[in-house]
Amino acid sequence: MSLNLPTSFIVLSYKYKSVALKALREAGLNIAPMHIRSLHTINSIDVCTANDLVELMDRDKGQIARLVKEMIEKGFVDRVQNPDDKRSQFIEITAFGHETLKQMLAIEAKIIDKMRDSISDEQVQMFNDMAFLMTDNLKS
Amino acid sequence: MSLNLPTSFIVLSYKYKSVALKALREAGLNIAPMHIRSLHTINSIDVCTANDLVELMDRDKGQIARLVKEMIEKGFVDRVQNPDDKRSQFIEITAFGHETLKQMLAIEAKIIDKMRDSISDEQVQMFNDMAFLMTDNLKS
DNA sequence: TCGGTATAGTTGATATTGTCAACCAATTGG
DNA sequence: CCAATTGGTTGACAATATCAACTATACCGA
Repeated sequence: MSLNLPTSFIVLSYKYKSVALKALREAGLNIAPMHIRSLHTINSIDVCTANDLVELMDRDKGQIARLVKEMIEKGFVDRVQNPDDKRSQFIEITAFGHETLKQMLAIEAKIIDKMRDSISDEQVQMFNDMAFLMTDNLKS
Repeated sequence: MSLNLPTSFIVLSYKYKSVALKALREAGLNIAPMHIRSLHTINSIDVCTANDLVELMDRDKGQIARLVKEMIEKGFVDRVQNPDDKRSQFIEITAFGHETLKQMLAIEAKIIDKMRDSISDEQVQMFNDMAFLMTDNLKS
């Protein structure tokens, strides 16, 4: 039983990603999956450096460097100097980025609603908590 | 609250994949992530066609066609004629594929154990059920 | 049984994402 | 002050994903 654990959430995440991407495309939002994920991640914390993205998204730093560059080109984010460390910069969401994010959230909310059909708030909460706990258990 | 739902399982699946891949590499198993996933999927059902993989893994059929070809080249699987339909073939795991799968399962079991530390069987069961239910809700 | 449509799979072309290592500049800790 | 670490960039390349065109077989209704 325990062995099909990874299957369950991996299949779910593939499915969710494809459904969400399709909905975003249909709504006219042309944004790469990783840019979507990055925007959410940047938005989830106060201040965000490239290194924060590396850790929160568990991706290679080279990949993140390029991702940030692309997102700047697309106008989603900007870089501002980190006064405390000349090596790093803060990645900030632009007005356009916020607008895009807002549209994304609205579309995603509908999908999430559909996804959690017949599942109670308490259960969703538990599911989330467990997912975060399991992620944490995998660290170190 | 509901909005961070996708985050929770997506982050978990990225984390799980990277941890599992690293463990497999350290154990000397050199197998691509998608081949791992395919082997598990093929193994999870009696008879498996390319189309079953397309549906179960929610991937493009072109991608699956190439994946199967690569897996045959690596010796993990073979193709045998489907007597009921000349268009399709059954994808069967070879002895080598089964041996690899066995090793994979042993390594993954350890990671899963670690991941579900402090989480009861009932909770894991619930988590799985919810994940499958949510995946299902996303269909149609 | 013929013809149209759907299904299973392959292939080409291309985009996106991921990995690994070398590298530079700034920071930190003795 | 110097060695080691950290934050980030870049090159080269591998793995995955997407989309459309195409072949062959199967299915279904008139």
